[in-house]
Amino acid sequence: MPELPEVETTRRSLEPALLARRIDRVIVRDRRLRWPVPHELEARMTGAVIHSTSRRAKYLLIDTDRGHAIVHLGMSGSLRVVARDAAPRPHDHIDVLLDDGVVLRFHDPRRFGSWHWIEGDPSTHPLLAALAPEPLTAAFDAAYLHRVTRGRSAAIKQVLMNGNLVTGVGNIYASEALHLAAIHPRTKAQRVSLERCARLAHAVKETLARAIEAGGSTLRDYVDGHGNPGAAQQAHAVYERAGEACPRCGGIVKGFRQGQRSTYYCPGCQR
DNA sequence: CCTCCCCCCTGCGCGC
DNA sequence: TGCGCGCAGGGGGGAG
Repeated sequence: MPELPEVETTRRSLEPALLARRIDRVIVRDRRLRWPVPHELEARMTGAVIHSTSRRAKYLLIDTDRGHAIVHLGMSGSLRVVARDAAPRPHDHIDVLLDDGVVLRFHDPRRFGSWHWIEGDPSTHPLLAALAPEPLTAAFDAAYLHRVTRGRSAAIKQVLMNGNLVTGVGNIYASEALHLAAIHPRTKAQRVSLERCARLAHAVKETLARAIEAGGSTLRDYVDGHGNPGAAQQAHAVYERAGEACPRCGGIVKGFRQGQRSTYYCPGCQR
């Protein structure tokens, strides 16, 4: 389901319900996620006290006095807080029962999500160690983007979606950021100048920040931690808008397939 | 090392 | 109405 803005929105909406709560019990109904849920998860998490939540790329972290849960929502995952007597529905794979009667519930029909546990520094976890800088920090800037795109013949859109080069930008926001930066998605990454890298880095930040402000984007089955759909329902400029007029230049938005994913752009203003 | 392609999985909308 | 197909927000992994 989520790109970075949806994960961040989920994290923010869940955090008040989690802070200072002790974990009474963990129920795993289906361990068959992207990676099998570790068998020791229940024992490790039970009794832990949550002191914060955080996010790295599209991973949501639940930080406790005993270790960190590292949760990925994949394509269709969601985390919600529900009452203890709320009956589990299909695809509700994991429940974390808190000491005030609230349950943190992980739901993921496609099971592309994952749930790991690490004791010690979570940034050393194999899934997190090689990730690119956070896109909303100063470390992600024109110089960084220019440096990592040198010598790369892949299309700039593919590079935006490579988590070891740029994190948090998924299929929707890659198209949106390239539109905002007026760069054609098929441009070879190595041909994007420093000046255009500056525009693109800014566009990535702007696109993600706006989507976070809007409370998560318009995703067909996205809900925040309380089951509410993405608020403000921000309109995408190009994503899934083939045939419509570009809001900037009035050109007709086109869609095509790029590496098994759909890409949308405006041939009128993206070069 | 880089690029390309496949795959994991379920659900939904569409055309017939 | 039912069925088959294509597609959906991610990202690891292997072949070349």
